[in-house]
Amino acid sequence: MKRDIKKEAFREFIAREGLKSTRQRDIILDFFLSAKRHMSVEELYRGLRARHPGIGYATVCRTLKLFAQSGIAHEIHFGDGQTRYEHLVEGEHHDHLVCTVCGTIAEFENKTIEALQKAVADSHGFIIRSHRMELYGLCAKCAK
Amino acid sequence: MKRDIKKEAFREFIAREGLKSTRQRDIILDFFLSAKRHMSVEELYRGLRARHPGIGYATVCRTLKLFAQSGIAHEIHFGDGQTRYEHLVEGEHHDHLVCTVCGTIAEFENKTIEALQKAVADSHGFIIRSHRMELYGLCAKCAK
DNA sequence: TGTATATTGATTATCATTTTCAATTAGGAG
DNA sequence: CTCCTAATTGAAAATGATAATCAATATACA
Repeated sequence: MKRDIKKEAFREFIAREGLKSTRQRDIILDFFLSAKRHMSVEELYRGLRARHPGIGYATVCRTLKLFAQSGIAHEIHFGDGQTRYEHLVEGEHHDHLVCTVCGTIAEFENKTIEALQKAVADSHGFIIRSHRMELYGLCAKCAK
Repeated sequence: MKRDIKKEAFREFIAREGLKSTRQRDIILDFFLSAKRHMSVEELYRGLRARHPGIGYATVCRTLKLFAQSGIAHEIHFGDGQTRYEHLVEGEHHDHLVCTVCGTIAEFENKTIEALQKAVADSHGFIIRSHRMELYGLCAKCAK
């Protein structure tokens, strides 16, 4: 199960970096992996507080940063001043369709576009390390 | 000349919205249009202060927002916590190659990718209003 | 079990903007 | 040209999200 693979990956990261496994990190990781894909720090914090009132905002921020460092999650910024985190599925990359009306975020992947990005980069002598692509507009529901 | 077209467009916007034309707005617009394409608020402010010490940071921020509203400029966020503005060339869209080492930003445009984006959106029943695409990595210089 | 070190939560700081507000300025009416 | 009202300005304070600080606490290895 993917969830366990990520837990394992994070455990390895913790060990590799000489960090410690803590109750809070376990709780946050569990909640993060069971929640919807794109969560802002604020949403995560609120959700966690419901069951675990003792957890501090700073700890949530720090732990999410660790998830990103460990490779099991990814930071995303949609330009609204909120940092969001999404859990990554092993080496897979996807892009986003962001509805500007209801805020819904859909994902997509397109190998042809990625090949073209590579071609564009090559023509500039540029080496791609990562990319982001977001299409903003109206989702099917809001377009009606 | 493009610069004058934008000045004219901003003048019209000012009139249409019942706003006023001021010395500061003229100075900021001139500097903005003559500066390089992607400027952070901070860079703009510093550059302006060199010649016009009286201009306040708040005024620069406010005026740049007006440029964006009027359509002659566009806000961009690269996820580093700095808002950047670029002047738009009439309806033209372009994407960015961002060097994560030296910070250089190159532009590109690719009609094929845009057509594919449209196709992806269509398949989701999504209507695109705008998009952003950024490729992060090493520019030709830094890759050596 | 002891102990050095990482982690935590609360609080404070930071950083880039935004807002506030009194003083100033623009620009239409007269 | 002069008044007058509303928009604008600059300085300072406020905001909002995240990051750093620090004393208290928890973890993991010897």
